Amino acid sequence: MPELPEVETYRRYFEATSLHQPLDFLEVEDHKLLTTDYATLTETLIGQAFVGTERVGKNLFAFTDGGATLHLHFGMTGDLEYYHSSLTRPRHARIVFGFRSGFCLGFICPRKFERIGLVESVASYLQKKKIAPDGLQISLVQLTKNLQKRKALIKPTLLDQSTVAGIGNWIADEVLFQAKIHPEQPCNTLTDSQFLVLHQAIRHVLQTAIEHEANYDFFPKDFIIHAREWGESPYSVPDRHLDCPCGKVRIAQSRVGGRATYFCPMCQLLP
DNA sequence: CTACATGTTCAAGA
DNA sequence: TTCTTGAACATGTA
Repeated sequence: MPELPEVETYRRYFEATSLHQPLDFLEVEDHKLLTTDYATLTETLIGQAFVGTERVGKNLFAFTDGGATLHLHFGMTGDLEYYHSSLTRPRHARIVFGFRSGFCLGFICPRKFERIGLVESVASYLQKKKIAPDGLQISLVQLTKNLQKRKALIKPTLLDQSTVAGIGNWIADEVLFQAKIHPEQPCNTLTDSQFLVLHQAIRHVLQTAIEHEANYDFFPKDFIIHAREWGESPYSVPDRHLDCPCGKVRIAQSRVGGRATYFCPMCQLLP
């Protein structure tokens, strides 16, 4: 799940559950999930409380009252689950933050692609990883600048976190569908009006997804995400995943940049 | 058993 | 340097 809207939903969940409680213990099932060694992590965090969060793209940062900054990345399937220690630990909660209150925050890592570790600061992390401005923050000018200099195809470039942060595979398809741009159009052939529409589509898709707490089933029915075979859509009919909302043609499936890609061959034309 | 998956990173070759 | 492709990571699900 974790693209920008999911991570924003996790961030709000983290803020609502896990602030201002001193950390009592930290359990880590697999040290490969850590980007800071376990000893340093526990020495730093035990006894401290989280006091705030920040999100940039798919990256979540949590700040402690001791001045530490914890970075969390959810990989492909990460999640958070807050629960009382008297209950059984959630499935795949491979890292557990135990608070003195008796409650725990589980970092759910089904596939072990998730990562947690201390960073010096948000700014230094972003710089080191070359993370571009967040999809909800980036200006039209900055987005245009980052895209115009590239000759690669638009879809893989949108997935590149140094172009704009937070866009993953389904959002890239949704944004391009809303903007009526073919996923294989080269970036440097986009017109100014396409950049404008693209910028608006990014905001629209991200804001809509966040409003629905990234619950795909309730996205507007003109979203192409319903073509993906995920979950049940309330708008679905038996062959929902094949029809474009334009009603004229079936959604095409292909591979672009090595990733599964859904688009409408009528609405999204190459120039 | 096989194929595929929402992400990132690295290697190799064009 | 830039871009593309493919593999790797580890596991769950269809």
